[in-house]
Amino acid sequence: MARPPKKEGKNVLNPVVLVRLMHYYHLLQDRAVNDGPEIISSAEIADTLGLDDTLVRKDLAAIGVRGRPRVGFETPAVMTAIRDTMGFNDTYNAVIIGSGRLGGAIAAYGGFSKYGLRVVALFDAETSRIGTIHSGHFVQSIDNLEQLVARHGVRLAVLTVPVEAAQSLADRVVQAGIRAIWNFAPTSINVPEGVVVRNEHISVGLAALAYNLKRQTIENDAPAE
Amino acid sequence: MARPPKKEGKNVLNPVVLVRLMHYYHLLQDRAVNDGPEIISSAEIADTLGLDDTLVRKDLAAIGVRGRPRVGFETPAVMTAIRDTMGFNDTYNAVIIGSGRLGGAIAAYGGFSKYGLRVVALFDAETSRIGTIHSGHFVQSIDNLEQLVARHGVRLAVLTVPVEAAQSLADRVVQAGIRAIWNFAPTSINVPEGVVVRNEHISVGLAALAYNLKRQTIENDAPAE
DNA sequence: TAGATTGTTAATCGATTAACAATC
DNA sequence: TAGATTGTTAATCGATTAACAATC
Repeated sequence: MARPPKKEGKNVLNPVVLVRLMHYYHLLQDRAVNDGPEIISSAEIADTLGLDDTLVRKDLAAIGVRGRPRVGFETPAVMTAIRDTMGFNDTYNAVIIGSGRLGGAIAAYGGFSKYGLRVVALFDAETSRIGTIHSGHFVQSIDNLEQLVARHGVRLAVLTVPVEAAQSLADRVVQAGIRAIWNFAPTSINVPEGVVVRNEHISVGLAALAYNLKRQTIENDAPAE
Repeated sequence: MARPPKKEGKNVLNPVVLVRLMHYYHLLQDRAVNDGPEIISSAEIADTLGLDDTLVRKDLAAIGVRGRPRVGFETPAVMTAIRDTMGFNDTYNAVIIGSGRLGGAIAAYGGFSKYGLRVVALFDAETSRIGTIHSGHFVQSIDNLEQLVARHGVRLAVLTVPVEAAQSLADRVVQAGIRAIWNFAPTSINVPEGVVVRNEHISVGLAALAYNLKRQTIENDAPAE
């Protein structure tokens, strides 16, 4: 019987793998910037990042990159595969909702385009902020949201609004047709099936730090070995 | 022979467990705010968060909380245990380095004190920013860093500076005696052994979103089932 | 008591690592 | 060729889940 065609790198990658791929990507980017060699071995990547070399090869195999035995991996090929996998070559339009300090900081970040994201508008409900300019974007009234989302085919909304407003605005952007939300309000928002949401709880990072600070203290208090 | 004393909750918790504990904590906080009952079963926590109830009991056992068979867990006891485990009851002094939009947004966030963090100063190298006020903090010259760190026993530095400055400032704060760094510059910084560092790469969240946006597109293109 | 829920041991699952043949 | 590195199968490890006795 005919064997099913082997689609390499087509299965869903789990988030942990995605994070590692980003680390590989940044490492290779650094090398490229510093005119490093265009060949790298899995062992070199692994050593730099404190991983096992087999794991690196597995990850790269999962996104369809083949190395050359006795040689290694071609860094441009690896970077291209990561970009393709992640979708950095596709451009998605995004809007930022909330033009406070955080929204402004995010609007000012110039790095989004490298990852395929284009910020097309900045919204606020606060009349006093409407018409001001942040990093080249006029702050618009939230009333224009639906129209602009439809016109530009906006796929992603970045929420940088107060906690109280986060859920209702999330509902509104979903209603407007947006299918991905990047939530920076310190609350978890609920969305219907099929909508991607990423909650950037600042408390998660904080918790990890507080826990480790506490452990540092305990270790210092413990009798010296 | 005497059995060794069982120290519950004294072993190191892995980051995944810490994140789950924060979810439990926020869930219980919501209940408390809404005058919910003071007893909760592991099954109720698990169902709300989409987890297995055994996992919840294991996590709580790991931080030394005991439930009552046939009844459940007392929410105040659980919250206290999480707070104790995380170190939210200990207060650590922190400084923010970089008074741009992001530094300002973080300085303005009022939620840190709930987690035991107290921002005692905001620094900048840019002369034009020194002397301005952000959320009650004078922006000070970075020249004052060492003195202030020593005087206030500062444990944590939040880095909200440009990529180019991040590593050298990290070195400087470590030299000044700080043992934890929360880095918001989009680069990984290296620190000596014993120093806690948490890199908040915006690209990690972005990558996850970009990947999922791409998959949404692929699924829509796929033949309907 | 009966029965709901915990606490804990055993089983499962998935991810990581080890071993090693294939390869250029 | 010899040998370095990949690709892949098998083993290990750790985390999660299932099963169930203990408990109030």
